[in-house]
Amino acid sequence: MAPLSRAMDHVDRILAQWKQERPDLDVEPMGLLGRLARLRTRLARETEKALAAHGLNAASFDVLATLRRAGPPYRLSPGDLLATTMVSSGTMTNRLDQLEKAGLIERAHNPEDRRSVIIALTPKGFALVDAAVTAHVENQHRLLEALGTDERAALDGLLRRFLAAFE
Amino acid sequence: MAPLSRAMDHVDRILAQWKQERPDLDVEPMGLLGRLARLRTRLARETEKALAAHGLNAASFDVLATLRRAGPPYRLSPGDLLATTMVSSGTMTNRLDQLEKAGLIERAHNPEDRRSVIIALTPKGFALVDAAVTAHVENQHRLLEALGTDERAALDGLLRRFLAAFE
DNA sequence: TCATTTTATCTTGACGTCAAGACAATGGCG
DNA sequence: CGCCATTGTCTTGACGTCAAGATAAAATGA
Repeated sequence: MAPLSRAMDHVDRILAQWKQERPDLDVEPMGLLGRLARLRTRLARETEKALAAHGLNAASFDVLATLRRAGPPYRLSPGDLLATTMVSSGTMTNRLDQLEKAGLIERAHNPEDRRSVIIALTPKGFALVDAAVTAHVENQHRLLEALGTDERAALDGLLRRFLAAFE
Repeated sequence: MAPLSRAMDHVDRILAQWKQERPDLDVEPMGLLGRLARLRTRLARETEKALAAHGLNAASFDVLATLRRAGPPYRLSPGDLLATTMVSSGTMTNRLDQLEKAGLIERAHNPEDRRSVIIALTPKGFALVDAAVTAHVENQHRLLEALGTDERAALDGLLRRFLAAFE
């Protein structure tokens, strides 16, 4: 049952319905997993909003940010980018096409391996991602305001343990 | 810095890169939010796999499950369904079209309001969602095996508090 | 009553994503 | 040396989603 000291939330109502309709099921895990999914949707939408102010979406930002934080000379292969972004190769090609059209990255041949391509941040891309990440991090601070310092540390630790089971 | 007692994970490496390249930024929140997003992606993919065994995806399951747990007579309007599923009206229309084609729901006119439609679970839809939810909940138990009872309770509590800030 | 606003649903067009496979270059190995 | 498996990237076709707007019915209120 939901803790008495807290108000019933949207997920609690779902659980209560299942308990009524399917009392044979132990739906306890659904609470945690449902809140995680819902929260992630909310947070993703807030993030998209913050990045849109810089003309970016989360997909484009992810690529530019990966190149930026890799450090000089701000060049990686599509394969390198794939390894850190959890998307398919087709998705990455599509993202790179857009960024190239926008003049934020350039594709160059890799002289050491003709199958491979080198993705390089342009000066324009560098300036944009540097401004965007500043705003993005500020927005992330805002999103976490609801939690206290101890809560953030506890939550981060639990998420870390949970995530470790999958990576 | 990352706790000494734990191995560096994917997100830690991203944070370390930012600290090197943009020491002016306080990227602490990025750790928690990054793990939440990554975890959610992993969990969503596992969930899709479990539901695929019943010929459903998470989108279809959400609709059928909402109708099922609402209790007899297993009928709701598209508007009711919208209120619990965090998708746009166009998305809901699309989901209902598919489910109707598959014979899992039926659309009926609402005699009390001709603008409105009544979505009803068919016997076939009822049987399918009842089997699917059993497997789905089993799968959710499996996904949470990585955490102990106390950890689950602590994580759920923190997610609840965090989510409350947005709903 | 009748014009106006609101409500409920659907339509349209654009995106971002994925899985599967195509293609070309490379590396191993007999 | 030459065949074959592997690697790196891109292409294709299908989905699921959204925002914006279209439609039609119902509620409001002058």
